[in-house]
Amino acid sequence: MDAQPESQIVNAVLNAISEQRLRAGEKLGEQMLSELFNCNRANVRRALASLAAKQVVELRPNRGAFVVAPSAQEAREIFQARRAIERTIARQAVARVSDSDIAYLRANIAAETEARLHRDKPTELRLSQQFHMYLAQLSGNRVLERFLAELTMRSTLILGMYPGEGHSCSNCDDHTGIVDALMARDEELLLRLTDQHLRHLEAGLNFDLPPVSSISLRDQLLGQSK
Amino acid sequence: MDAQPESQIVNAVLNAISEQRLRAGEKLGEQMLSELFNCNRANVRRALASLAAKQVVELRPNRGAFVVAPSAQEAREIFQARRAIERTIARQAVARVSDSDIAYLRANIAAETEARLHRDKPTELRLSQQFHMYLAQLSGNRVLERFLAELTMRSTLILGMYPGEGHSCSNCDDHTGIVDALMARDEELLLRLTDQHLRHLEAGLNFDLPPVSSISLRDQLLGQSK
DNA sequence: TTAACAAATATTGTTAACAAAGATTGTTAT
DNA sequence: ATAACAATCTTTGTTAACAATATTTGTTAA
Repeated sequence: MDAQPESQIVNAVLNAISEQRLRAGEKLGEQMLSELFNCNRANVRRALASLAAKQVVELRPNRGAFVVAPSAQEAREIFQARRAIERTIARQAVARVSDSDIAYLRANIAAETEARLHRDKPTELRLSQQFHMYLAQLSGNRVLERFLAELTMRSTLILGMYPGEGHSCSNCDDHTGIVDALMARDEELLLRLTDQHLRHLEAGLNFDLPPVSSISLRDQLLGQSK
Repeated sequence: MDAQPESQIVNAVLNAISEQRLRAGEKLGEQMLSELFNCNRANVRRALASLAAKQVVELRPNRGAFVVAPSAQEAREIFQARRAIERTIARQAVARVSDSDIAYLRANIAAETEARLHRDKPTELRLSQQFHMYLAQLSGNRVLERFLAELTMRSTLILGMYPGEGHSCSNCDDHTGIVDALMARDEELLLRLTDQHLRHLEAGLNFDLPPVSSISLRDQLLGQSK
């Protein structure tokens, strides 16, 4: 295992965000992290700086580190960037995809469907992100892969901040269509479906009303406020 | 002015790379930087971490910080990413460009032409980068703008590592064509020219032979080895 | 009871000293 | 003269103490 405290912290935070255990706006105190990972503050600060560079946390001077809370405008920019990047990723992927890749992707979709049936939102979110990142790996372009990693991470935060109705239902269907197009090597269709899928996600967001109160504490103290 | 030592160092390094005063592979020692900017090493290390996050320097454990030296493969990935991103930027820009923007861009091209006549390579490189970054700002998408800043910075390093014949001659012509298309609001033409321009740049690279020796020292000791 | 102020507490930022690792230089033996 | 080894020096990494800044808590007066 990687015992380096810095990457340990970074990975833990990224995983927590992927599964929405960490929400937008939450504070990441230095002492808390240094105690949690048994390391000194220097390591914690490096980790937080690294996360800040990935645009996942925001460093406010003399205040500390907070999970970023993208505005509606930023959210639109992020999805526009995703369309630009995933378009090129798709074009590369369709030229490189193998049968085993198709099998992996179908298994991923099945697992996500399963998770949705079990109301296991964290797993569902993680698998959906993995679907996109697998295609990014498949593209063979590490630069685009890194960019997309940043964007999917923030997309998850956005989904948590502006939750619309169940876009998750259409998610697996979209993914299925994408894999079908990949298998058929139909580039034109693939690009159209990829673009559409991202627009679906964005359209499902609800930017009205919820100005992000301290939801987590409320829930923890008062139980599920369904 | 921004007296924060950290951003001061970051900007100084980025500017130096933009004008090829700093070349790929060069070492950035902590003591040297802390003396140069009159600050303690903690600030230097934050700055280096920040530059590493921008993929502009590489942090080798127990060795220090070095300006990155992209491989041929990475260079191709970087230009592919640029095509993906600048395509979307161009589409946004054509919808938002104003007359004063056109004027600015034409002035930029004139200045770059002037710099080339004066054999002022640093200025030429900086202006060419500014041209692309101005369009990025024009797009109104800060995410894409940040991504492109990273890519143009590394592109400059790549141009210094794999210098082909004078692609610079075609550079201003390409830019002129792009501005003309912008002014005419001809999106289709604009996208074609933008893509072509980036392919020109990439095609002008020479990946053979020069395995990057310590050129700077040679030149300094033996004079210009023309 | 609420609002404003003050004290106490906790958190972040800075600094310097020390430890560890790497690079360089000098020496010696073949 | 060259190669291997050893000592020295330089550079990076870690740690802890201290200073500066926010936040919280408590008190008092309206």
